[in-house]
This record gives sequence, structure tokens and C-alpha cells, in this order.
Amino acid sequence: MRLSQYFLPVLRDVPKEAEIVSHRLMLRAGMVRQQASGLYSWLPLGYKVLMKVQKIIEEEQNRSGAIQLLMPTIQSADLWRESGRYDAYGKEMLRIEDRHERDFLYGPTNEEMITDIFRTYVKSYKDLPLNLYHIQWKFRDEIRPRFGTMRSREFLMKDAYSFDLDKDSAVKAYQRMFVAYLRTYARMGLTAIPMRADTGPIGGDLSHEFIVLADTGESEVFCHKDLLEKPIPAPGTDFRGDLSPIIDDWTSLYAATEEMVNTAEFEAEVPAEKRVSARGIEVGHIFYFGTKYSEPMKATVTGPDGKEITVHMGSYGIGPTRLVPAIIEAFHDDDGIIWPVSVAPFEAVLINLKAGDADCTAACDALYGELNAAGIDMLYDDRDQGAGGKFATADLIGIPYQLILGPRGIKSGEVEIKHRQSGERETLPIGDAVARITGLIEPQRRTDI
RNA sequence: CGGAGUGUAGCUCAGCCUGGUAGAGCACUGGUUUUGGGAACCAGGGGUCCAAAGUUCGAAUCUUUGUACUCCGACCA
Repeated sequence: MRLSQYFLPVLRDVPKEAEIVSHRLMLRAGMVRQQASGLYSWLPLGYKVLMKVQKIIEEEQNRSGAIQLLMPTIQSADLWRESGRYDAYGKEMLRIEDRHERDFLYGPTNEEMITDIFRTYVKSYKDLPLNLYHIQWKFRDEIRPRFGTMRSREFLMKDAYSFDLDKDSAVKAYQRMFVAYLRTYARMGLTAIPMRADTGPIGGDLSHEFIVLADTGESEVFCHKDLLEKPIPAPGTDFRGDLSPIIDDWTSLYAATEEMVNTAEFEAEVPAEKRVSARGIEVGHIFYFGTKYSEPMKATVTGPDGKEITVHMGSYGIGPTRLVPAIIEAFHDDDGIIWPVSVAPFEAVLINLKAGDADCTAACDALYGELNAAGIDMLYDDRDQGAGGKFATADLIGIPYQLILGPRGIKSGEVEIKHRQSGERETLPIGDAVARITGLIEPQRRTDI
């Protein structure tokens, strides 16, 4: 993408409404624009990151055996009356009336609707287990939206729903999501720790929150230090096999949020030097809730003995529009964002230092073409501007690698590569640049970790 | 929903106390010189001063009522 033809409204000043670093950087880097309290437009750069995050989520959900579909944002109140949540959910649910004065709502979650779909089509135990998910906008009328897209009212959520014959197999479904989540965060470069969690209004008796440690996080968390270093389940993990050893390994060490923490237990189970007490961002939440919805909504299948069985369910949420700021909270410095390659809006940026110079521009154009052809997701700063501004923009928007080429380099036949994360610079023959960049980026795409 | 604060150019803000007809920096447009870490100069465009009502000869400025947004607390992917 040529920057001269892109839409990248970067800001030099910090908009005053932004309090935390990720929000500031998302506004400055031209990723989002606030349209009203808790409502955001995703501008091209931000949207590109959001789509990369979404794609990773989809790949890992699919790998685990979940199946994608898409449900509407607007739901009929009838389903919610059936589950009993129409009244229970309270003011956080945005209620809408259509022209015929029928009650609708903008979905804050989809347990009711997916249960309705399930009960309509699935009749036999032979069709289980089943895990259906979608990635769709949700609306929760938060009392106080804040921190940009970290806590917005409209937000994107991947929500998966599992259906099983009994608790044992439902727990296996839960375990599959547990592993899929670990892998999802790892592919984005994040260390997310599963913690015992409160189940809230969704209900149920088995639940984990996945927490990324960050000073700006909204919850206080307590865990064993070794969890930060634990290896992630491999891509070849057999999701149809027994995942218990992995889950046991992860859950054997103490980890709990402030709602669930028991200080005496924490201190008894974790030696003082291994205690981590910190703030964290909740980037995912998984629940097993048994027949809480299947029972009132009559989601049943016929068992092998001809008897009706009420299915056991779980639900599993990840918010891509929260993950983006969470990643920024984890990866930034004073100059801007430092994207991990796997979610970077562009993998590398080529900076033409003297766009007014014909020779320099010809050399940059040629190199840009080669990098594109090599499959690198490239941004090309071909604007006719001072070098300082270009460096500042490249640093701000956090592209992992900067290829810097100007008249000086043309003369010596060399290009400079700056690593955004380490600040390290290397100079190499222009002809070697494509191979070098490919070699740097390829392993960091994390498609197979 | 309680408490606090802010709405003036695309962005950051000054002007308000003490009423007299709209400002700065950055950004933007044209031009000249520039070009290895946010360049310089010249010329220019851009504002229902959040809204309504009131006070006044006169309101960005004073009063009232709305409204939007932000921050602090209790709820949440």
C-alpha cells in the first residue's frame, strides 16, 4: 500500500479524552474514531489489525472443531422471555421497539438464539458434540464506557456455544476451548493466564477468565509466577483426544481474580517469591453452565435408549475489539505501538527518504514491487516529505520492520533495516533486502506455533 | 446512578474573572528553498464560539435550562 494513496489520519497532538496509553495510541495512529460515548468507527489501519486478530481467532476456533455461523445483532424479546433473562438482564440491554410495537433488543450475547437454532435442527444424540460460534457485534449499555475500545458499548465478540449429552463430555468441550484460547493469545504474542472466575449473570459452575497482565487492567489478579512461562499446547494437539493433562497442568497452579481470590489459600499454595499480585485485562471468558438455558428453552435430543436428554451447554467469549488495545498495552514504547508481526497492520514499511528524487524513487519503487511479490504485507511511504516525519509515523503506527532507503543508500547500493522492537539497525545490499525481510518475518507470523 | 470537570478552527488550547463584534501552535491550500529523526520563508482558506431562552445599546464572555463528552466510585467480553 502506497501511503500517498492510503487513508491514515495520524494525530500529532494527543486528544484530551484519552486516558490510557492504548487509547491514546489508537487515536494518534488513526486506528479508530469515537462517534459517541462507547461507539467507535474503525479506520483503515485499525480495521486491518482487527481483521488479523479476528482471523487468528477463527483459525484456532476451527482447529478446535468449532463451526462458524452468523446470527443477527437484533433479537426478538420472545426468546429472552423464554429463558427468563428479558427481565433479569436489566438496563445494560438495549431494548428496541419496531413499527409494529413488537419488542426487540440489540443482542448483548447469544445463548438464547443459539439454543433456539440448536433445538430446531438437532434431534439426536448422534449429532453431538456440537460447538457453534460466530463473530458479531454486541451491545451492552455500560454505565460508564471508558478506555476507548477496551470497554465500549458496541463491541465485537467471538462467542462459541457448546452442546453435549452430559457433564463429562461438556467438560471436554470446555477443555477444547481452553486450549484453543491459550493458542489464540499466544499467536498474537500475548501471555494470557487462565484464572478461576466468577460466572456473573450468565451463570454456571465452571468458569475461567483469561487475563493479560497490564498495569492499566481493570481487575486485580493473583497467580503463581510459573504460569507466565508455561509452554503453549502445540498446533498438532489432538482436540479429539484427552486434553485433561494440559488443563490439569495449567490449573494446578494458583490463579484467581479478585472476586474469587482467597488470600489465605493464595499464600498457602504459592511460595512468597512466586506470588504475582497484579492488574490484568480480561481478554476472554469461558463458562460451563449445564442446562441453565437448555432446560427452560427445551433444547433436548433423543438418546440411544429413546429417552429425551436435556443438553449440557457452555459458552466461550473473546472480544477482538478489546484484544487490539490489550495488545497495544503489552507492546508499545514512548514513540508508539510495537506490533507483533502476526497482528501488525503491515509487516514492513519501506521509507523513501527523498521522494522528490527520480533515482531514489525508482529504486524504492522497484524494491517495493519485489517485497510485494515476495508476499510481504507492505506499507510504502512514498510521500514527498521530510525524513523526520516519516520516521515518526513509522514508529507511531508500529510497523515491525522499517526499510530505509535514500540517496546515500542508492550511492552505496545499501538499504537500512530498523527493527521497531529492539531499535536495532542493520545495513545490507539492496539486493539482499527481500530475502532478509522474508527471513525475519516468516517465523514470526506464528501460523504454526 | 452519585460526585467533579469540560464544550471556542481538523487537533491541542488561549480569550471568559473585568461584555465592545474571533486568536495562537500544529494541520490544510498555493509558491520558493529544502530533504538521514516531526524543515524554513512568503501568501492564503477555514468558526451557527454545544443549544435554547434571558439580561444588555451590545454576549464566546453574565444568568437559567437543556445537551454532549471526560474523569472518580458501585456493574461487565
